[in-house]
Amino acid sequence: MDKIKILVVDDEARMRKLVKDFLVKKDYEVIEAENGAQAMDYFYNDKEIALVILDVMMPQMDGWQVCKEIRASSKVPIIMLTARGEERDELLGFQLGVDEYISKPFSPKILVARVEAILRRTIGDEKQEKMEAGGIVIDHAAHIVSVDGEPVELSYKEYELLTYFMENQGIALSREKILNHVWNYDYFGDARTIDTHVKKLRSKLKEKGELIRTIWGLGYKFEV
Amino acid sequence: MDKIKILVVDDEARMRKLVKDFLVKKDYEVIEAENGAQAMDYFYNDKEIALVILDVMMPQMDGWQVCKEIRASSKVPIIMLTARGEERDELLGFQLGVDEYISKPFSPKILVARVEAILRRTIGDEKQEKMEAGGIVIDHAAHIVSVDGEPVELSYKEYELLTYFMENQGIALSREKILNHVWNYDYFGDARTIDTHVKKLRSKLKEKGELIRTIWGLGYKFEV
DNA sequence: AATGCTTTTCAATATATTTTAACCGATATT
DNA sequence: AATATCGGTTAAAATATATTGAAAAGCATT
Repeated sequence: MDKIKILVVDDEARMRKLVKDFLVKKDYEVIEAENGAQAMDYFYNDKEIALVILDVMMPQMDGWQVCKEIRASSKVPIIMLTARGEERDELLGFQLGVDEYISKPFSPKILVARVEAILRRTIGDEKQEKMEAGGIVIDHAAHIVSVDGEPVELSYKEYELLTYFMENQGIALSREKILNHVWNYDYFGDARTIDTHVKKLRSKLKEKGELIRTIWGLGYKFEV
Repeated sequence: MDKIKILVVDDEARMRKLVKDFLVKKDYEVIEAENGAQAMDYFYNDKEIALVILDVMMPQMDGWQVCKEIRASSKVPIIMLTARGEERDELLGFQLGVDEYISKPFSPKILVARVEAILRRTIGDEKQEKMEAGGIVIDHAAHIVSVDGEPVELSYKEYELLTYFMENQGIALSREKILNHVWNYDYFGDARTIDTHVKKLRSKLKEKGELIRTIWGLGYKFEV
């Protein structure tokens, strides 16, 4: 099993090193970024980041902004490093979906305890490398889908949609839920869009398309 | 819908009132306890407490101990009120499964923001995934109803109606009440509509349809 | 700018569900 | 026992929802 990756974003190299040292000792893999842009860069290129530790006070793009950008596309847990817990900041943070705060100066024990607490909460959400159900195989590493051994070409959205279905086997999914997960949270387009994608997906999956069931008045469900 | 219940445990009446006032303003129901024993008492007698706010510093049984006792039987979220964030305390707290800290003095905004953040995280876990009564099982996640193990196909309204019946076992439900809950509150259609749905539901449930009893001059009642 | 691809929107059609209305039988009241 | 009220049943009408195909919009590549 690979090490769990944690992204640390802080403009001060000293602080990054401090955090990194504690975490590395606990056998995490730490990726450093010294500003928001770099952080977003790492974040987009490495989908496997399990946790982000973010300094609030940074030049140019501050922690809130980075947080906001990350939240636009991901629910990865975020810990904020603050100099002094100001009321305004905390409130804003909770609205942005910050999971935890640590105020500087902090002790190594607190840092590690909080990181582990959060990871304990979110672990299990981790993606499997391969998924299989009813003859449909998704290989996330290779980004390939096959039905009964035959490879199937799917578009980006179709792939994401199928993944979401298979992650939630046997669970009834409303259109709203699907929109929120497969599309961005701020997407407010037509829910009928889903129908179209389901239709295409079904036709590409051939007979196996029937595994995507319609739940009248609610949405869809994937079931073997 | 009932209000969400929050248990506030603090030996100082002034502090309890302060917290209560803010929360009541936000439409929560607040239950006060002035010591650990009383808290546990309330806790055992009222299974519907959604969140506990706990002062660390209390005579006799301190917050940590109360926390420990609660954790022995429940995973209800706990917020700790601390005088000054000491390292030792925080670490201990995370091990005990404390969800959040608020250090005194705190602002109302922070209190409310954290309460709402936590409830947002944990709510939804609360609603029952499965319901059972007299051999009828409703699996809300899968949106499946089965009678004695045999799956039964229900339409949207039939499903809702059955859910409402099973949520209110043994309680006589007037047609008006059913209309208000299963249909929209502003729906003013024919009450015969219900009869029709009940009829279909009964026939689909086969012998178990008898569990939906007619109460002449009043409405219906679901009873095992 | 043109191309080819994916995604989204739209509108017509098909399908399923819900409601209504009419009738009949059951129950309570007088 | 007569009568008025209420509940059950049924089928047809009305409504809501899903599917489909095609067209439009968006996007990246050339």
